[in-house]
Amino acid sequence: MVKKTKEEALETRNLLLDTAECVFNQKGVSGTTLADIASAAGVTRGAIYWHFKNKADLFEAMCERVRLPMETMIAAGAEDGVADPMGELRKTVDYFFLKVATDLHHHRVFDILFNKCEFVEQLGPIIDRDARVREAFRERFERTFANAVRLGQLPASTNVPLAVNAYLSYTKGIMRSWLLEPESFDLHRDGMRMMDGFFDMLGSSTALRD
Amino acid sequence: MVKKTKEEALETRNLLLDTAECVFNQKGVSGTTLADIASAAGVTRGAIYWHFKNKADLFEAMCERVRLPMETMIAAGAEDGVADPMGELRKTVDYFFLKVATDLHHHRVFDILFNKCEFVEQLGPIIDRDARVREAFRERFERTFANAVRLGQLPASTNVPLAVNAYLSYTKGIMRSWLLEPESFDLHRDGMRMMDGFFDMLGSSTALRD
DNA sequence: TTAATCATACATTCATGTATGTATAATTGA
DNA sequence: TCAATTATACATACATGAATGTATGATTAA
Repeated sequence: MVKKTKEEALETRNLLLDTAECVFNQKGVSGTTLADIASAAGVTRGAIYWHFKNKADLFEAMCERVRLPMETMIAAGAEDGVADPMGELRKTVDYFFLKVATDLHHHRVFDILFNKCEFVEQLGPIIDRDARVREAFRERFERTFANAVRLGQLPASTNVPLAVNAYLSYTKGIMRSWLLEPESFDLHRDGMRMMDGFFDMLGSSTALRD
Repeated sequence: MVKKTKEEALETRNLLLDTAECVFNQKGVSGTTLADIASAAGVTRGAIYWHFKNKADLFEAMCERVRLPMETMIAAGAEDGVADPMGELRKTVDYFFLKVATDLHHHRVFDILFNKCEFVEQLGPIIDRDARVREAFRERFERTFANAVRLGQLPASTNVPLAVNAYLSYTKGIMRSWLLEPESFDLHRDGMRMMDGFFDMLGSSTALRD
């Protein structure tokens, strides 16, 4: 075929990433071959091997497209959230739910990460990366919850680590439920109602206090 | 090799299922070959192909060993739970958490189902089965929540379908969090504290009411 | 002229499924 | 009861297809 201009090459790269999202979603990560993606994208495996080292590299690049905006959002929230920690926690889930519900890329990639790939050592760097991100999130939220306690937004006896675990479990649980059955409820509207119930609980129930 | 007696044959079958749990857990379902399982069990693929049709059949049998006790427990709870619906809901999670936290088979299999396998059409009957089970659970819990409202255990304006989604999302979220990081909290003790917070919330917060 | 952007062709590995072999438990018949 | 037969419970060997990675070719932007 003809040689493409740099812009066209970048287009095919994005096309490959878009196509990978769809095919991974349909057949699972380990269930799809590079030939599947290539044919679905209307190219050959040569194109894939030019832009990416292998399937793992392609998968990582696909994740990166949605991970970066997420992490920058988190980093941004950490700055201006000190005055209103609980408000920041609410904003964070709100952003996540809205993003996944409205942006197809986020929808597909999170669906893949939650339900269409196997979290085993084989993924290597993905797992490590994910573990580090989880740890960073946990630390970040621990500080936020601690700030909320300090500012009187939460009861002084709140068990912060437990509350963080509950917060993470609930948000991910809602996310995963919706990804498995998007028709069963509205992620943004109903999901935030659930989270508001959670935030109410932190103030009223003694279950997560020492 | 020698021909085994019927009992010995059943032992190797169970050995294969046990080994499959471990290997699937380490390398993921699609990442493990039947040769992996065979060598880990100290037999050859011939043994596997004698007891099971193929990998999917082995996987299904492995799931069945934990699914059956679960479903009978659910069915039993449906009988004597009509007098105290909320108590039944609590008992159900309590049983789940305790079982997964203490029984290695349940721990491994749920870990596989949650994190180490791809929920795509390829699994075929597993997916269908799971969808039917989910639907049955949802109906069951919808009735239970409705009973709780009728008996005055929950506010009359409670949005039952939303509450059910919240209940399912929370329990599964807690389960999954713990399976990913078993050291981060105690599934039974802390998990039930989280759920108690949830039950408190249903009575105090207006977030899940109409 | 060179190097980028793929398509094409080829070699290799690897998992699967099946066919066959084998030794013995289980069963049958007298 | 005891050989003779049969079916069981695997191990071994083989054929097949499929996915991967690489090497090479072709065309044209730079």
